Amino acid sequence: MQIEFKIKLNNSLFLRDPDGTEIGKNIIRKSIKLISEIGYEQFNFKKLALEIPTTEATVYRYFENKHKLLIYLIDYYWAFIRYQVLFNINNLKSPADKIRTIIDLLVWEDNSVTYSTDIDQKALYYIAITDGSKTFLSKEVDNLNKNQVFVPYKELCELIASVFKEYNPEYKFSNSLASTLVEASHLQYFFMHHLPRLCDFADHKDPKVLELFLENLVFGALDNQ
Amino acid sequence: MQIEFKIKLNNSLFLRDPDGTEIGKNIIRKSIKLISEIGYEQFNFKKLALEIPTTEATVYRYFENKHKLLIYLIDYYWAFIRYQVLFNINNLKSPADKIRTIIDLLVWEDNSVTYSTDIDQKALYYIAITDGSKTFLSKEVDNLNKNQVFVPYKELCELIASVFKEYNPEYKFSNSLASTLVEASHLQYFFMHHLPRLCDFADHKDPKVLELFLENLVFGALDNQ
DNA sequence: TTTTTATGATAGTATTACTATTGTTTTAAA
DNA sequence: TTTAAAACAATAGTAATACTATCATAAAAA
Repeated sequence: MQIEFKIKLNNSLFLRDPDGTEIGKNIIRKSIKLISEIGYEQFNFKKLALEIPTTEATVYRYFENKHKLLIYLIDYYWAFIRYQVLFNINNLKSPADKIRTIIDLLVWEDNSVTYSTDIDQKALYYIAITDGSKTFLSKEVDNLNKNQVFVPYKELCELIASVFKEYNPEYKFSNSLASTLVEASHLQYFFMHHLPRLCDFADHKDPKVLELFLENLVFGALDNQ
Repeated sequence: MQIEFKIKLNNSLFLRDPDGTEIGKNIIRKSIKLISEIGYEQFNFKKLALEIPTTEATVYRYFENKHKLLIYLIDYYWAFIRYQVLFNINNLKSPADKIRTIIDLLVWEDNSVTYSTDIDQKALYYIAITDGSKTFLSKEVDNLNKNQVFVPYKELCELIASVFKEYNPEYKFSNSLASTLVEASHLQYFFMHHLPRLCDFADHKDPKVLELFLENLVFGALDNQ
């Protein structure tokens, strides 16, 4: 089955909508490729233009700077995950099953379903892990936030928090637990591959064990109060 | 009571030991001041030299680049927190009390004990929150890790994990729970002040409520298995 | 068919992230 | 006490980054 998937992102992120033109789509596609290959710090618009290929000036007509482009990619990522969550918990009755499904979707496995977007989902997942938090961890955060650029992330967390509330209406920290779950799913995956002493999954590097940890964490918190 | 506190950090982080000279100590002091004021991205060695005051060239004789300097600061921070944890859980019998003490030390409160180092502890805490994860979230991570630069962070997590093991020897994810706790303590504090919809502490911005969340999270996980 | 818009090609600027050199001061060893 | 070594200031310079500006051309819309 091929599912069409379109997201409209906050237009304060770009000068020209990259989704409207072929060259714009290439900026997105190739920036995902390049950032996942060389890392966000080494990435710049000159290298991107070379890769597309186009000119640096053209890239600057779409995005003010590489930070805005990164936020665009990460927003897309969160919106996409949220879509998958909505789609997959839709027909589930039990909140516990919904939670397990959410955790399964948050952690990449090589048999993960990919959709017919022209975007390299796995590369984008790696960027989200390594660079996602850089979108907001800066002095710019309050200004960016005024422009609503973190809405996709918030909406995903809200959705997850609402499932937590469904599971246990008495639980007082649904939002914090949701953002902690989302962040931990990324960070523990990163640790599993790069800083194994900070986690307990180094031996087999099995995402399923990471999921077990997260399930224990979430249900432990929700059942504890 | 005034407690003297000295830490020797990994010498692959610097070219000349900043702890050995007055100008070196100023590099540390003033970089903490500057980074906490203008943010890591806007910070550079030219501005730092101006602040000290010294020349840019002199700063480069101590640190290769600003990323290494950041790691130095963050390593110092983790070593310092670990020292505080060791000191404060030393005379506690109950593992549960130790855990509550650890969580209390991880979350900044304005009545937090500060030590007679010449370092602005609160400014360093803010840098650790906003920039701490930038030390390892890059393509450089594996090379840096080979040089042992993340040891202070690992040692803190190991210490915390050992307390978890003491509390519940059956628990399988002590390391992951430790790193998740440490990261969540920072991130939820950041959300409390900048992205309130991602947490549940926005109303009163009370660190004590954040501590409650973390305690529930940790004991929930540890009691669940 | 004319006008608008997007892109390519090119050039240029300010800032960043360094490296190199040389003379002077401070510190340490002889 | 003298001498040598190390540290620092002052200055200059380079390569890369992060943009901005201009103008010609091609494609699309009116």
